Amino acid sequence: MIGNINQLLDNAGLRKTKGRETILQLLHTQNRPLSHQEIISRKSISKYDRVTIYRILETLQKVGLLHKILGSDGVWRFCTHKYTKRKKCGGNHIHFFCSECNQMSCMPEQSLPWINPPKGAKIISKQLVVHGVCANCLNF
Amino acid sequence: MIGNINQLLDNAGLRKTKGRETILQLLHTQNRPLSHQEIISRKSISKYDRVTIYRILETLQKVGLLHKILGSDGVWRFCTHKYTKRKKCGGNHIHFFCSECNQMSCMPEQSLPWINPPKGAKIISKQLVVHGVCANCLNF
DNA sequence: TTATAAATGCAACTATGTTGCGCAACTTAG
DNA sequence: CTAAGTTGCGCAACATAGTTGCATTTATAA
Repeated sequence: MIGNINQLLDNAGLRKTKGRETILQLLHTQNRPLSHQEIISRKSISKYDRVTIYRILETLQKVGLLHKILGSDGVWRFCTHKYTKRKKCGGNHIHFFCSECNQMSCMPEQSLPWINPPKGAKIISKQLVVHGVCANCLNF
Repeated sequence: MIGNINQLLDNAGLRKTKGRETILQLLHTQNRPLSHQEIISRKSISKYDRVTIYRILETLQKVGLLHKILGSDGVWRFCTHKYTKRKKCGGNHIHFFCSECNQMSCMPEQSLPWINPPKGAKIISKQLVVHGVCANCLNF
């Protein structure tokens, strides 16, 4: 797995550092978008500087190894693209945000609708965030 | 028009204050979602305290006179519901966010798709924000 | 192994938004 | 009309997410 992740960094033309590996590893196993806060509060990552984490997330996202989604609390969440052949994920799906536990999850079955751009405008990306209360929180 | 707006406040059970009237008036004439910053930089509003504006926006939104949308910059935008009989708007449409001029606009023709909620979850609201570059900014 | 380019750590800063509290203004009961 | 209660406003302080500049360290290529 780590080998796999190192290869990802390599393919992206990025240096392999412990921080990047750990973050990619974490996000990959979590399989849901995590905020900077959620990431840095992990034991394996808390030793790194805040700024370093921000920069790692930005870097990984720029080369396409992560995608990011804005929660209804105004905080960005980061999620790995799946990179197996079977399950490829460009982040191009709907996300659910629970305002009780502040956790975001993916709804990969439902993809985003086609959007007719405003006249003369160029569309770069689109985000559909569904805000509500997750099953866990509904049952306390 | 002002009469109309006063009536709105009245119907909502809110006191009629100059600040609320002015903000409602502004948002109504703009017809696109404005950020706190865009609102307070208007001459007619800049005399009010930051916090007062935040509170007015929150209040108006709670009673349903405004709806709010999060831009791709993490900043909330506020927009009046249309209240004429002909054009009613619950904010239930797609929004476009230009990352050049940071302006948000409504795409009222296109409504949000039906979403199948995650198992056991309760959906409260949904926001589809399309991020790109508007016609104006594309032509410099 | 060493030079260099990139990554990290640290401090300071910016911006959005919130909270607490005193005062002012409006509303309503008498 | 006045007093009392409620609501809104202004100010100061705070909280949190995210950014920038610069010195130091580390990964990589020669």
